Amino acid sequence: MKPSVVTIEPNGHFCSDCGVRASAVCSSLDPAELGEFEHLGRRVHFSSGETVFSEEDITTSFYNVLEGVMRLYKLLPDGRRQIVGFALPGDFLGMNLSGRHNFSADAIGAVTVCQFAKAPFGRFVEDRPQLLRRINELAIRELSQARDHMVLLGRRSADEKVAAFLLVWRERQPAPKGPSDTVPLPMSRQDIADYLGLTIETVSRTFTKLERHGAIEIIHGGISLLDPARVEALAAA
Amino acid sequence: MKPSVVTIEPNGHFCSDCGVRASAVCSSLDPAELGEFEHLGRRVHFSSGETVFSEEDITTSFYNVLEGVMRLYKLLPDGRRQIVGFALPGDFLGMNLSGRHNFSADAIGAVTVCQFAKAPFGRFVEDRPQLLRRINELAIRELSQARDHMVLLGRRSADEKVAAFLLVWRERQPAPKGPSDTVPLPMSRQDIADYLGLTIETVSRTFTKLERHGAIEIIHGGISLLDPARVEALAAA
DNA sequence: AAACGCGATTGACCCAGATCAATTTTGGCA
DNA sequence: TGCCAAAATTGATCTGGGTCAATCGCGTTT
Repeated sequence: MKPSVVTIEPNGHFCSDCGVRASAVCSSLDPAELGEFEHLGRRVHFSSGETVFSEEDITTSFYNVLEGVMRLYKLLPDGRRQIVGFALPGDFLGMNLSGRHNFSADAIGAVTVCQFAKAPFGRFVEDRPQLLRRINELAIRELSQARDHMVLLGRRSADEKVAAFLLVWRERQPAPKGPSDTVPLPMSRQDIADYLGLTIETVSRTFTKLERHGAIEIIHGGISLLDPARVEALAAA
Repeated sequence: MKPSVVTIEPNGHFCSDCGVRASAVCSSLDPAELGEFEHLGRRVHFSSGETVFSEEDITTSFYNVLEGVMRLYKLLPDGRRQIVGFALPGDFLGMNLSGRHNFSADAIGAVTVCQFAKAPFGRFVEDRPQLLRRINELAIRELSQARDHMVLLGRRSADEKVAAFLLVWRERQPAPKGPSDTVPLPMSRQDIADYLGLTIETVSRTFTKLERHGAIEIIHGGISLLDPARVEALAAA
């Protein structure tokens, strides 16, 4: 799953009609600043399974996710993997203090990112405190999510983990028309297991059990919540 | 363990000779700014077991830890607890997006904090981007620690968790004279268990096992690393 | 349409760590 | 100094989820 071919579009795109304009870091910029900002980033496409950056790589760029889903993970020397999060459109990646990425990121399905070279981006932020504040907000949101996930990893049962995962994931989906009870799951069972601190077999068995009990239906590419209240009760427990 | 008596010192202290001056948020302020800053915070003492703030409380203050250790934790409805971190001098607490604390914090032993009312502090940060940058740095450091901890919670065995905990905790101690092999543990076994996602019995048994193997010695108020290399090997695994 | 490959599911069994239950040790405090 | 309560340790037993091993389902290739 190493990157093979990467498509770069030097320009031809405008921040003003970018899909994440309202939610990403750039939401802190006014139209005038946006014009300048536009020159800093370039759209880059990754196809399914490609690695955008790896843990321990020197950080040369920051990334703004525009389209698709990415898995963010850390590996132990013996190959055990923990997925520390999934990145969705609007998420901002690459901030660190060490000068190196502290996790790896790869594309789940096709992904488009807006890539910024570290130095010019740093200079741009320098005299734009609102942008810095926006970056800080995103970091604080991530931190809160990270703490929630620690509770899940350290103190919840397999059933609770899976149920909570479905609900959190549903919540993160852009609501097309009301809160849908269909939860698309673009990632593999292995990804879900590595996110929840379980094995693939336990994830599969838990889905099957929930389906037998009538709480969910396993559909192609996702899960349908037949009885959301039941799933919520399981997750809260 | 609810707060009973809290000692407040209206002033009589100066930022310039504060113990965390060099490492905390205030390290980003020059001497002139420090004079102003001094009026914003007040020193507050908490004694062992007192709660500084609780999850879901409306955030009215930020806190800069000056002395002592705090446990930061979240509770599930049924009482299960996950400690999401320990706060040491120099740590900054209270940032959030929701307006409410997203975890609880209480003192382990005597604690001194520098407390800032939210609004005045917010105004002060407003026109001081270096302070905002410093706050952001601390948040990013926390985030990195949180991700490391997710790996520990989701993918490491009990032995690895305990060994890694000892090493990380040793690393966080202020080195008085060279890296000491004595690790002070001011928190209870229950705290350690709730931090590592284990039970108190497993933590106790693991310590005993490490001691029998000659890797550590259990001493009053902490652990002595008799064979640090052995402990490191266990933690890396 | 047969053969392939790969992710997902299912079954049988096992074990690390939880649970339940005593002690033992420690730290105030009268 | 002795007493009490809380914390820590230790032992016996149990079990949720891991491990190992087929098998299934399904989209691709030829």
